Amino acid sequence: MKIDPQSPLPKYHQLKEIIKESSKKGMIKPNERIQSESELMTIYKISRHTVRHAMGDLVNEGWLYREPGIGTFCADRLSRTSKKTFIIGVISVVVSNYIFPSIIHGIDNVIHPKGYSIVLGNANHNTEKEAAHLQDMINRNVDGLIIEPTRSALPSPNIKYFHKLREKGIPFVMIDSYLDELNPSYVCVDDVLGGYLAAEYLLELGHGRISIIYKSDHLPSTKRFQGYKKALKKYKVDYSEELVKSFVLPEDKNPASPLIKELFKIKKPPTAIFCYNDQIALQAYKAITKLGLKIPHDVSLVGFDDSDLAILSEIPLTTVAHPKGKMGEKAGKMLLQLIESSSTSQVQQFIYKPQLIIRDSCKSMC
Amino acid sequence: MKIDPQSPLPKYHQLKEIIKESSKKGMIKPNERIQSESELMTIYKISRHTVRHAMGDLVNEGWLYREPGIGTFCADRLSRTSKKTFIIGVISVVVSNYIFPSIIHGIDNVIHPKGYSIVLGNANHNTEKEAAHLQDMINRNVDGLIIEPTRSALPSPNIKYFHKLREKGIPFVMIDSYLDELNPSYVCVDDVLGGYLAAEYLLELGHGRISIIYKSDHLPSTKRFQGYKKALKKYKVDYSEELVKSFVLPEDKNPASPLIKELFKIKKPPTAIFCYNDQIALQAYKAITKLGLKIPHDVSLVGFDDSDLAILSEIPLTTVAHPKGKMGEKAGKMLLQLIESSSTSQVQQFIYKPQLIIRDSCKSMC
DNA sequence: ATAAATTTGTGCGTATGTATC
DNA sequence: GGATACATACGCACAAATTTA
Repeated sequence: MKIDPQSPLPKYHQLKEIIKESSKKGMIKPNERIQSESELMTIYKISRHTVRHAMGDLVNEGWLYREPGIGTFCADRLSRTSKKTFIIGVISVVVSNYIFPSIIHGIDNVIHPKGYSIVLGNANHNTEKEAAHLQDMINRNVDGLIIEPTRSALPSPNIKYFHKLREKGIPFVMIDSYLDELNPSYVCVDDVLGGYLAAEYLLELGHGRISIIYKSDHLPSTKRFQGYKKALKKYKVDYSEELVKSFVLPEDKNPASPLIKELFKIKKPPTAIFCYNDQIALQAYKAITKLGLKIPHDVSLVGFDDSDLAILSEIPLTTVAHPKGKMGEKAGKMLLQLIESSSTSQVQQFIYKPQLIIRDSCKSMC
Repeated sequence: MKIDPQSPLPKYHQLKEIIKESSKKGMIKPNERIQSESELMTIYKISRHTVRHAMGDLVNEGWLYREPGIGTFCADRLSRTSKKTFIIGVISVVVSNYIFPSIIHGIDNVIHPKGYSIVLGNANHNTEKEAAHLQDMINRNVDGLIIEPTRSALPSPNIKYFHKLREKGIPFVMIDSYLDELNPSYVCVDDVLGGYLAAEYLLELGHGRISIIYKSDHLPSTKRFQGYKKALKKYKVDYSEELVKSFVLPEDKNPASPLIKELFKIKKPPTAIFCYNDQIALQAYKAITKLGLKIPHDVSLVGFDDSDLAILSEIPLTTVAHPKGKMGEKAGKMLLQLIESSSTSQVQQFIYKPQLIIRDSCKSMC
């Protein structure tokens, strides 16, 4: 292993990783002396200052200890593991959202038996609040973090906090959505496929004018939109801008209602609508019935997530299954593995294949 | 204060002490910017490197944090000034319940600005799990606890944990429900009144056979039942056992469906049904429509809580308002007061007066 | 026992990069 | 773009602790 001066990672950081790796892999054992500062200087062709920076950090993080006049030694594992707080941070966009409580439930199911507890952070659609919670989690020395990133379809202003987490060796798992540039561990649904399945189903039923309502700052939502476009292309149905509606408002402000009104003002209104989640689908449902139209007779409707809402509505909603609790459990398990392996570099990614759940909100046009 | 080059203590060590002292004495406050590195260089006539050495140590020890391009700041909490953990435990019956997420949201709104975070515990309708979480919260040294007690209508096997909390001086607030024998601080709804209002409304509409579905191990639910009986008595309507249905299953198992079937098998079925919450009301709604009956034409329906479900359902549900988020905020404020006053004996109790919200799920019989 | 060599600790000077305002 | 503040990195010197010749 060598140090690359061209790497975006600072040299001292690279050296830290090299030492940590050789400690993890047992190449250097507890209380064994490692190379002296001057040896490391010549081996890696870096200055004494840089060597000391790296080693100083590792001493603070409990990987090494120094003895003046003698050398630097590998610390035993205990000094590291005993620093655990047994707290796992969970930051979500809206804790009171209809889906996230189930995810939290799933996470708790997995981590509580292992002695961990959840510290909750609620970003509330606000990247600044998200930043505050991230800093807070770092200050609290959480053992790991599960986060549903806020406004994931836009460039995140909070990237630096994730770098901080990595520097500190705090593993994190993104859930439901992820920031690609970080190449993080994550658990997600194949949203493109989900959107495709929903649109394909409507196309197979003979619908030619299929509308979509999605949230433009939400990555899964935009992926569902991609899937929708993919299906239209496959079935050679024209893509029409006027049938595509998006919003950025939080769901609890009922963004669907005005969009539905717009959709039914156009000359050839849609015969089917795909909503990126069930909450919006039910808002659409209400707005559509207010216009005097009936579901599925006049308009077919497909949601996403298979939430409780989908079953509780008057006409059970055709929707796409979301693993919810299972996804929480998976993220919890993944994080526990990352914590226990204490390897910062490891990346795990898991993508659920969604399934269409056919109920009664769609009609065949044939 | 100055740095003495003759001192046996290293300069960086002296600077650390100076900064720590001014932090302890409150001369620099949390999140306040301290002098820049170059300022400290000139003030104390030491090199940049020495300043960075001192400040780097203090960052590692949790006294300071740095923001590139902005400055170095005094860290809050995480230390020395007190033994506070700035963690508030929240234990609920079901975190994924439709109401509790809003309550958590409300709690978070109040406590997060004060630097506290929520550690979540999910009892999942299980008193043993509740016990495990209570012990866990005690072990974690939470600064306070907010709890929705599980199976609150039954004698609690977990009383001893609340005594432990009191012994340890950890204040707690019960929410939505409470264990009377403890004479605890709590925030609740006047459930008897709520049940009374719901039943009174149906009675005023001319209904003579009013059924109730409630959860028998849940204190608020049984109080709503009491209010129902009170109203019947007041209006001199006979109380009929066959119209009263209760269950203990968690709501997500759809306990309402079989009960509705039973209700409509009896000779004179009810013309109105009061369900102790909206979730059950919507399950009832579905079961009723499955029987070929229409709401409100054939059966009137009243729920409780005014959840999102009440508005999203096909026929907007008449229900009783529950403060939800506001209640969470109130409980948070109350707990913060108890923490700050650090008086164990103080008891605060707050009872919201519920209001009936009339929508379209009830019909007048007159 | 002493001196020399090694190793870590403290400290200064300088330069360049990057983030923020 | 310029000023400011922190981040990384190189070089040098000397001190203190320890080991070894």
